[in-house]
Amino acid sequence: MAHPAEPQRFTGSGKLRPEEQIYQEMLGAILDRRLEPGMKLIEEDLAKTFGVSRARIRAAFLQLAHDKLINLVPNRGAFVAEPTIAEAIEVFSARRMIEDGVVRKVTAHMNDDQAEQIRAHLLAEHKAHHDGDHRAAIILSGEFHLLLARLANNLVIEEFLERLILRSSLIIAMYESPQPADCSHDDHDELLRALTSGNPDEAASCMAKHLDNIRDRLQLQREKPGKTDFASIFNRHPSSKAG
Amino acid sequence: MAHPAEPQRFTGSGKLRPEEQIYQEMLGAILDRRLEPGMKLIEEDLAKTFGVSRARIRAAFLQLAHDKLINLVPNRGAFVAEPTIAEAIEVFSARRMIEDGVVRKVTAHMNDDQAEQIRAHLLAEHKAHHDGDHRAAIILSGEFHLLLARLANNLVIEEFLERLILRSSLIIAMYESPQPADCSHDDHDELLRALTSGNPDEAASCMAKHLDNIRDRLQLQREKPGKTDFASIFNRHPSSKAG
DNA sequence: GTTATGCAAATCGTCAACAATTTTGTAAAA
DNA sequence: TTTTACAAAATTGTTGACGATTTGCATAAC
Repeated sequence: MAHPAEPQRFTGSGKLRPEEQIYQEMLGAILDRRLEPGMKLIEEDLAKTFGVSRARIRAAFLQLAHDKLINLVPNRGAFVAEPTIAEAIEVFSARRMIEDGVVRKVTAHMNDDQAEQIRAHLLAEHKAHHDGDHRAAIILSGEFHLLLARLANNLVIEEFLERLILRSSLIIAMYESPQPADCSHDDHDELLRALTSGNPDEAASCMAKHLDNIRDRLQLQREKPGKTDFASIFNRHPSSKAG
Repeated sequence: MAHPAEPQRFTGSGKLRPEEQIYQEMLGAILDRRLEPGMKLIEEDLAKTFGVSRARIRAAFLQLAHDKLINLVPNRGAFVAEPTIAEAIEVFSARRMIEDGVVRKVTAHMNDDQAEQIRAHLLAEHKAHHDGDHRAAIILSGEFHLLLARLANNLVIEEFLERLILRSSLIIAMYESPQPADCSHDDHDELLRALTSGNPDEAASCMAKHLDNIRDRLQLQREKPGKTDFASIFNRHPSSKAG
């Protein structure tokens, strides 16, 4: 029950393939930081762990690489992605662009049933927060945005935003401040108000502020040392010869 | 020289893998309609054609499926995608959303060098149109939008839009009107004017109109019968027994 | 004449072994 | 002591073969 609200993942024409299982497992491990950024993913070890052949692992790698959650280096192997600061900024900038359009569309077509769906989701978010279930709160927080995309009634946008939200989760896990300060759910409450106000401009600016909040709460001042913390090593051990 | 301006494709961390070759070949064939929508893609045949093993073909399939250019059906195989009307509409709707943000950003930060890049591209477009090179015109037309995305200076958006433009190309190839009426380059001229006007709203509405133009020029009235034209069969041959 | 059943061909799914590459470790030479 | 060269180990890349599933066809039953 580590993932109380794991989204169903589909590929292509909407079939749920057995290899999705492995994709999901690895996805969860990366997002939970059981697999740390920069960590090497050895095909054979994973194959033995999951009790499948390397070919299956390889296919899962291709998916994860496509979502930018791992890096594939020819003849070197697969590594858990270490999103840079620049990447993090671009992801949130992209989300601002996309979700601006999403909330405008949703606001324009909002009806009672949709508002109720959002309210129900917010209830779940508040519960997770109240229970102190940080992991669930992060997942539900992402799914809030995904719900909005779904209400915008455009599968293309929905799928793209899903990947972007996954990527955001990795970024957040990597750069989050020591103190949670997880006030996302408050932003989401305000967002609901704006969405039901019938004013697209207000909803859009509300979403923009929300995304900026998330980004600004991150510690994007300096690069985080990954598992291979070359940067910090280079800073602390300047070459005595070259210097 | 069938593809005068084929874009470089990268995956993951930016390496150009040999299997990209195969991806590109198949991509070109699909976009040129040498591979028709609905056509079955047999792994072994393709493997022999390209002189590689099935595993390589399989990896290329995964990529193409991710871009929604083919459909992967378990235990059945791979088929060239047959985008439905609903899908086509959603793709252009998504592009309206994304490119709205793109042109606003580009307009706000436009400088002389960027304007010059656009002008140079338009020159190439006009030349292709003047030479009657329809295929080149379509490719360049797509790359115009990609150039704008690049000028927006956001890799995330750029990559997403690239996929969306590829998908649009398939849709256009599938649903285009008999008479070319390829006045895209005129729209692009106007777009340049709007982009350099310094007025983001004007640029955005110009882009919206342009995308609507493309969509409206398509024949999206009824489903095209693909290779497997179930829809038309079901409409034309109602069961004499059940009736 | 139509429907049902079973067989054969084709194709996909999976795997385990082999080859190529990279990395690591060791030792010799400057 | 540092650098270089070489060998061994680990890991990825690739292939061909085997089993499972689906499809098409022929035959038989109704």
